[in-house]
Amino acid sequence: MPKRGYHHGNLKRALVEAALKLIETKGPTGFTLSEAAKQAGVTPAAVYRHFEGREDLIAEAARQGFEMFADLIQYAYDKGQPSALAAFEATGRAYLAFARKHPGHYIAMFESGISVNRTPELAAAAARARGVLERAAADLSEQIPADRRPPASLFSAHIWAMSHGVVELFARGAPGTQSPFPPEDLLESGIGIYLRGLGLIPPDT
Amino acid sequence: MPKRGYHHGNLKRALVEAALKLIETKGPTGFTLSEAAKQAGVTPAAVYRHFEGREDLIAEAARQGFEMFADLIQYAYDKGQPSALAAFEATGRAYLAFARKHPGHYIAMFESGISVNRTPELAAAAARARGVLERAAADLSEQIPADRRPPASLFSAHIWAMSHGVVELFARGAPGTQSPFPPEDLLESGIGIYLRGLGLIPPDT
DNA sequence: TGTACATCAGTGAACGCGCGTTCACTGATGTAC
DNA sequence: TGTACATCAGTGAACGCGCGTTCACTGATGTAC
Repeated sequence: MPKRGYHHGNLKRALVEAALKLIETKGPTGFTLSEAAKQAGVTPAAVYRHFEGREDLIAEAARQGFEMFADLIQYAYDKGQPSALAAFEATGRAYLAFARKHPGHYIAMFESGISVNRTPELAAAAARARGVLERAAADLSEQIPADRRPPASLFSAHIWAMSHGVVELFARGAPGTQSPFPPEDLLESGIGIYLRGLGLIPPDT
Repeated sequence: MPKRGYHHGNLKRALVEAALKLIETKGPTGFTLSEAAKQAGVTPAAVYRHFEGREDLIAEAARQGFEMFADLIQYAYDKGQPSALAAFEATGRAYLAFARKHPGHYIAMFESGISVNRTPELAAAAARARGVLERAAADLSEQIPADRRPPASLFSAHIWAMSHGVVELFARGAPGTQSPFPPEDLLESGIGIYLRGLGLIPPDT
């Protein structure tokens, strides 16, 4: 990354990237505006040309995360079609893959303590992500007889909760709970059992 | 809480309590040793008579959390006996109740970023908690034919992940994801479907 | 019961640090004519 | 093409702040005789 004189060129992007790296390595606590500026080769004051402050920078990182997340989930779901079941399982794998490949984003989104309602843009991105998950759940649950079909939002909340739990507890070193199983297997088997419980997978497979 | 002169009486306890309240209200980031000391009516330096430093204080809070947690889970499990199923469901409810009633402890345990291996005492307490959960899973899974029975540690990891996910995503205001369902119902229905998937609950109930 | 002394549990001042933020500034770039 | 000027995107110095931690100290308590 060649420094090119007085003007940086694309400082905003560089700052978000630096923030993501810092959040990833030091946690949301360890992230400081000053260090992000330093890593981008710039004075802390320069940050204020592009962001309102520290929190705003984190919010932007989270926003980008939700956008990527929604895109990835959507893509995985589409690719798994026309089988709703296969599509759904691809979605689950995509969830974990995202958390793994973009830990900075994931932490900014879920662990940084910033409210999703901090900015309209962030709220919109988060809502879109939730929407994609819910639609996947709704599609799949149509295969359940209507009288025994749980609400799609309940269904997707279950899956989301399990996915997030696996990420937090077993995909990071977090509580020293080094997993006895690879997180991917853990999540896949968990979702499999759950879907069987819904009657979406034959019981004796 | 009457201040009684030069000596505090039970400063260690008071500091942990202050820390818990601060962690609960301001998050693990917002917690500072200095303010905990202030809330306990004491100079920051006094903290060092009882703890090695800031991190050590958080670790002690987490340790107490794991001890309480293990006790509560164990108690709920015992109380649900002799029906392994009822006992297991009581355990799930106890999980959520703990997170709800002791948010400071819960955060210190899972969100403060301190390693469970920081001190032997903390590691032991965490291991005990995990052990209790695993035993509950093992007991219950004995009702599954041996050839289709998943390892107890896998089983309990699934339940733990879903419970933790529900707490993080829906039981707190965290990602603005205000839940469409009460967390208790969400978790109970999720575990219900999962157990059905394992064949532990008849499919058409 | 009284006294000397050791130990314990606090104080308070001081430290160096890095933080987020502000401000007046200036160098670089773009545009109108 | 050249020049004047507005705008943009950075600097760098300064700020006040609260932090965690250390240190020599001292008041309170407990114990031995």
